[in-house]
Amino acid sequence: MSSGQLDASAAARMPGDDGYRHAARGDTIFVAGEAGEAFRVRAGVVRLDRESLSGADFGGLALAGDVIGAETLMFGAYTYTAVALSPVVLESWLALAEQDKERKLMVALAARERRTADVLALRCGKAVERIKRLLSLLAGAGGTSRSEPTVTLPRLRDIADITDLKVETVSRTIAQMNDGGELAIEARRFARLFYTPDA
Amino acid sequence: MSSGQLDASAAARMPGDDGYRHAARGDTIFVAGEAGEAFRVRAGVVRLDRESLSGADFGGLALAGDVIGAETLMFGAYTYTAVALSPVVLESWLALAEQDKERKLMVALAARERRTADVLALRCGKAVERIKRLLSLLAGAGGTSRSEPTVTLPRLRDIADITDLKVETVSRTIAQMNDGGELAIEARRFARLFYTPDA
DNA sequence: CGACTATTTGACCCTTCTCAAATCGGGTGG
DNA sequence: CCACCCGATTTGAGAAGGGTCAAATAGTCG
Repeated sequence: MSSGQLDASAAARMPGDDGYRHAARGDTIFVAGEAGEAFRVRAGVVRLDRESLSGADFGGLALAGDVIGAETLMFGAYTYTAVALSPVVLESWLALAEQDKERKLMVALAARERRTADVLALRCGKAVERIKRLLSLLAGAGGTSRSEPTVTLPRLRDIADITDLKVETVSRTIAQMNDGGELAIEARRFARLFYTPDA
Repeated sequence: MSSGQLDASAAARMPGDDGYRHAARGDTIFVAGEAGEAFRVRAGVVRLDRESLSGADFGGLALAGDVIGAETLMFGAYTYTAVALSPVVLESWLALAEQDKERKLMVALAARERRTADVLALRCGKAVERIKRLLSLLAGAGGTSRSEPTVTLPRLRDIADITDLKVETVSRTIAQMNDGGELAIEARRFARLFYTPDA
């Protein structure tokens, strides 16, 4: 519906020079109902949404290493809609007749269980805690290096959907954290984190 | 730690006369860290917990048809602790050298993605909505028949953990629903639901 | 530049959390 | 069979944290 979706269809589907598919923050990677292949996330963060009566509601996150769109192998169509929350790099997963298929499926299954718990934890506790946990998660997966406490901030709207808070609350909370020195916003879309992952 | 765990070790490990393993409400099915096999839930509801520094926190639900403990195939040990929230019936899953392994793995993967979204929805919105959604989910999976709006109520503590509410709030909310005629509690542990699944 | 969308901020209300205590239920040891 | 213990459930009163509604600002894309 937004212009982002159209850009996405172009950007997300076109393999880059390196052979991987790239998607920018906000791009739609694939839409529920359409056919396509499964991907493995090499970098970035992807938001998965389940289409429901009243629009789409948040149904999970995929970080580096996770597999998305595996349902198409079963149903021939995506069950979820995937949107990039930060610059994303994707590679094909399980192209037909691949080696080690069973092992890959098991790895994907185990990863998804872990991720479920991660995402559930993002809806636990008070606003500050939820947002801290989310940013830590994003930093751990989306950062340039594992020790770099920097995050590409998703839109407040996305943060709100993921944590089940309201946009206004997210805005206020992040401002508070910024004032309190727990985090520093740079260039309006990047944040440097100054707290420990589990605090 | 409670007596339930010991009973569980006995009850959950011992295949019944029908060849399936049974676990009663409250029984621990398996514990994180120990070795064992994977199961498919035939009936009932299982709570999965991830062990963390401060005890265990809720990490997912498994309903009829779902697979639990698939991690042992990868890591040789359970990553989660599984507890029965209602009477549960389990069957072995993927015993070595089984047919159709790939397909089963795919089915399990797809099921888990769906379940992730289900569980996330249980932490959305106000107390009444969360509890309604949870009971509907349990009724759909744990009921004797799909049209039977009856649920075995988990302990308030479990409901609270799953929905991220406090026990007191759960107690008050259920009482309210009972008074309001949205639900009728029978025999202290069963509830008959009078609302539509998505309301 | 102009239309739109995203982000901030303020004021005020409502829901849920907290703390405290009383009850209820189940199971146990006499 | 009964008194007692301990965890589970209820209830109350008051405080906090978020949600709401309204509006002003700041970005973005044509």
